[in-house]
Amino acid sequence: MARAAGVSIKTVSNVVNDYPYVRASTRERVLQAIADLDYHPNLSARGLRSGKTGVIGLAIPELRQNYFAELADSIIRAAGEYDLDVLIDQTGPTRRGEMAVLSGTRLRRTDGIIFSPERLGPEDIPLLRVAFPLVLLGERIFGGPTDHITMHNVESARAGTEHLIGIGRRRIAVIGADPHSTDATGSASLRLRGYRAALAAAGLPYDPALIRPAAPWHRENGAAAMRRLLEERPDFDAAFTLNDTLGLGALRALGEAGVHVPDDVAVLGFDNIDEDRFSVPSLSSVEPGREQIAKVAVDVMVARIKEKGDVQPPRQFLADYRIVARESTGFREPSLPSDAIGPLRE
Amino acid sequence: MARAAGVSIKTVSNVVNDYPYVRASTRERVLQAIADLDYHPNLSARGLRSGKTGVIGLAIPELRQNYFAELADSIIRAAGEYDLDVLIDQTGPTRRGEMAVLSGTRLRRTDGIIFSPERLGPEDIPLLRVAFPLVLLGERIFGGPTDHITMHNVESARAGTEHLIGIGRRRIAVIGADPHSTDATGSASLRLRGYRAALAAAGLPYDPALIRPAAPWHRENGAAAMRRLLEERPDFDAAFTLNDTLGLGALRALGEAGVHVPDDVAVLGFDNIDEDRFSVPSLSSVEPGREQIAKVAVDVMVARIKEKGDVQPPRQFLADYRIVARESTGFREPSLPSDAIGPLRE
DNA sequence: GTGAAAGCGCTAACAG
DNA sequence: CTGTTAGCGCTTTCAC
Repeated sequence: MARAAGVSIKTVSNVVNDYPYVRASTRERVLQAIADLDYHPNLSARGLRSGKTGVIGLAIPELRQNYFAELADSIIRAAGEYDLDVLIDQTGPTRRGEMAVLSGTRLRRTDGIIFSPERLGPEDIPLLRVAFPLVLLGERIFGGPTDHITMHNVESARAGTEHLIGIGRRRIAVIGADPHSTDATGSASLRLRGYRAALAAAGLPYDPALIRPAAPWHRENGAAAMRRLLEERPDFDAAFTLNDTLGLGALRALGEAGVHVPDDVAVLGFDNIDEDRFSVPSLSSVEPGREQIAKVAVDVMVARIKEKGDVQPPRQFLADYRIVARESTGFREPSLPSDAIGPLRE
Repeated sequence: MARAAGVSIKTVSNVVNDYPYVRASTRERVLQAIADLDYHPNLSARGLRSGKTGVIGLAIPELRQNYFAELADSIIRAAGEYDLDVLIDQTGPTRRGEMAVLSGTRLRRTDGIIFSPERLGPEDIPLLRVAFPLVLLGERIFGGPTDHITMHNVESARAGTEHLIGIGRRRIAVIGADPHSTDATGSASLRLRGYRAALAAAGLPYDPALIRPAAPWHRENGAAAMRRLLEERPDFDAAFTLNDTLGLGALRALGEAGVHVPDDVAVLGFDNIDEDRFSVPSLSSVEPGREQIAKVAVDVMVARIKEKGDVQPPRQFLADYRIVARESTGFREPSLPSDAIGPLRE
């Protein structure tokens, strides 16, 4: 310990913690000793004393889904701004895995958890009353007791559908939603609602036979759904796949079937993952504001961690979205520069 | 604290730590109290006392490179078997970022670091003498003082090249290596060496003009390198891209140019990422044994963390590889089931 | 401005 | 088998 070594005693702590009332010369001396001895404060001890770990948890379904890898990347960068480390928990594709996050048995060494659930729904709101700061991502659970960062699912899906209508498509299939689902809050339902709104506004009929479930939203399921669609009802001229991996799988199936994209069938995805720009053809997509979401999630988390006794009411944020038109809907370049990211609306 | 609550005193610690000499009835009582009170040991306190954090660090260039996301996924799963959490540090594309890992200033709350460097080389061996358990992934640094899990870069690249030769290709381009590089230990150099060995064994000439650098190994750089190749020397019938993202970029460029894969040009990648199965055409690849690598890396790390005074000499492991033939080299199905993963050779 | 002392919750060493 | 005691290294009063 630098105490004896330097010269002074636990003024070290003051210096390390930027306590202002330390004489400049003393501070200087301590800093020098710290450097000389290559001293590093013991973080476990600090954690024990302060009750904080300096780590936030990120609970996502799976890192190998590109969207979540990109989200994790963004969250880690955002957390780094606050000198926070990020512990990643993969909940897997089950409700059980997601409930485990809320039980507090996982991700114990964290000051709070940023959680992107895929299975939990409004019926799980009681579970959200947890003893640690919890920031929810996505839109499965509205009106809960936690902070919540969400996307414009309905509006952006509507805009996406309008993009397809705008290039002359009239029979637009949807892959990734169950037309008979009773779930009203999942991303699938919300995006489907946006789709229907666009159809209605354009005076186009809604045909449930064009709506195809595919879960989880993996490439293989997008490919499988598209194959079935092609077999059963080849009379569609566009597909709105509710995420990009579904869309990439669908492109694959269309390619195998010799269907030309976008001439025969246009395809629009959702998430705007890196890969979209390099598929053949490149995949048009809805950019949901991932960078913003990550940044705001971390900001909100930090505020909650700092919070003393006076607990603020839960807040909700909505990220900006935009449509990125590429070859799969007949364009060559993104319609907007990819760094067009503004502040988040509350 | 459950002490007062239950009935007994710090027998709790014994119970929690599975100390064997506790009467069954006592243990039972304590366990009950723990459950009743929803007691959780304070991990910071335990960490302070034991000197361990229960967390391992994973330092990789970037999570949004699919290979590293999949690697992180595998490492997190493997670490979960030991109840270890994983903290991810993204070093970025710079030497500086990688050196920061070794300086010990990052990833401080961990018991050890699994590190996959991309920039460091043999000249950095002195830096590897660090005060914490360090397990190296990849092959940039041989003969260092740390445990090291590596791939059969030379052999697998040779086998991959032989695969291309086996389907009748004679002028095989390489994307991702600099023919004039003096680096002898990077993945690129090693894989290039395997390529040359295969050429030599088949009596084929080596043409440096077919070897194209592309760094970092991102899709856009694979696409750019392929475009240049097509402009400058269209007389090649195959491309061995030194990772899959380069390969996917190359497929994209070939598609744009109207070159048919595999009839005109066959393409082989490296890493066997999930995406390979869904590109159009699907991408043949070298499977480098990622699952094995992750599992062994964690096993070795755990052994190092447990190690007392008697330090074992550093160990080196080699993962198994295999060629997965898909459409880009004229096949339809993987040549081997993807779960054919054996034990790791030392 | 700086020093002394207490204690965060746990584990380990030692008695009993 | 179980209780007592002493720190792990830090932050935080509270004196001086």
